Amino acid sequence: MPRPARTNTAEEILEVASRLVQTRGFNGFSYADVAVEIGTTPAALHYHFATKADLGLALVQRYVSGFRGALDEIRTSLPDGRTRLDAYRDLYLDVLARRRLCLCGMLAAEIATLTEPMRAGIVGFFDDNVAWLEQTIADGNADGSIRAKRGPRETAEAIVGGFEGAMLLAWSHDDPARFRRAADHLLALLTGDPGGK
Amino acid sequence: MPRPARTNTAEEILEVASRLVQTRGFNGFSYADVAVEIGTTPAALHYHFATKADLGLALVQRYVSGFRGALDEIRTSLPDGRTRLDAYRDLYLDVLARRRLCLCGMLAAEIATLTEPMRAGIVGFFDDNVAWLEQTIADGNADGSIRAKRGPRETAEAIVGGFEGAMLLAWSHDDPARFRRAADHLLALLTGDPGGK
DNA sequence: GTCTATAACGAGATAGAC
DNA sequence: GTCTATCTCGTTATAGAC
Repeated sequence: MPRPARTNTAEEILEVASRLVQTRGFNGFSYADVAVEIGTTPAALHYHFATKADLGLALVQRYVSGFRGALDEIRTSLPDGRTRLDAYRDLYLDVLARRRLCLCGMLAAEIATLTEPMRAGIVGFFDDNVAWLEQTIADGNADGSIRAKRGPRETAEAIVGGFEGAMLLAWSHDDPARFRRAADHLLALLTGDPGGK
Repeated sequence: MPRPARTNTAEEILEVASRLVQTRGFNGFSYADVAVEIGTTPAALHYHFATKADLGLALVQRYVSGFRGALDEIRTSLPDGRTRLDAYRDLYLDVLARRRLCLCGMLAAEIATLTEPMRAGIVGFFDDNVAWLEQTIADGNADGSIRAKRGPRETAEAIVGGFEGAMLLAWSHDDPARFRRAADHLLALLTGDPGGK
């Protein structure tokens, strides 16, 4: 048995490739990098994902789908808007704790070099996040856990942008606590939390 | 005269390479891309910048130095803290108007693939921005144009992160107005501007 | 001092074996 | 259906001509 049985090679490839994209960028890794980690050859990978763009699209879809699941879970399990926003912040914090950047944040920077299907997936990720936050903020305004200073849509856009940027800064400084501080600061001000000062 | 006289080839290279990095990332362009634009060969570029890492470091230093000059100009020409923050926002808006991303924001995402001198320059850029903002916010608190909800340092970090993220989102959506909205929203809340609601 | 010719390597991809 | 052997091209870099 020269190699452990591989029941789901495609998923193995996706997991390794996702980490590489989230740390090095789509143009910062090669099939060879993935191959060496899972113990195969670059050429073998082409059976599972014919082109690098195909692999990239699968990565985006997998990430979007995973994030969507986490958002649904937050909505069904947590009672009020403000608590849900903290859980949303924790999703980002978890990514940083694994020493990665948001897959779609990384790809957003490189978007000019990507195929149209990948672009659509990345833009869709942010739109989906904004829509979820918009609803969550509206819910929070209604249940009294939030007093947003501006409209739900504008507040939602500020949160996604603010979180992605805080993540990028924390990532480049290798300091997840920096994200936590900035995210809590933003959430407090955007949602009218009096705890600030 | 097969080719126009070239008085400053190095600067020509830097200008083209900077645009390529700011739109495609450091791992998304090659010497060949630069060479074709300025009408020379990839190999010729190696005389001016021996390695790609050398070119990258020169790009960071040039960008940091240019931004530093703009910050100094804002401080000497504008009277109060709040007005200076608007001018700071306009620096980002100018980059987006030229259909580019912040050079250091782009490189921050790719930082794991870069040399140590480049990394230091990128981290230094953000630290320099935070320090300038910190002073500007302190000035604004003193001159009455700002009522920051939290400490100058924390506010400064939130602005840099918030602006970089808003820029990334506006960039990937190809919509500079989106940055303008988010940036003004953040500035208003962070600096205690009552104009919001 | 500046660029040309060319090397050495790594990238993504293909054809066909099993 | 899955992987091996191989290919072609693009990439960074060097050596040496001018």
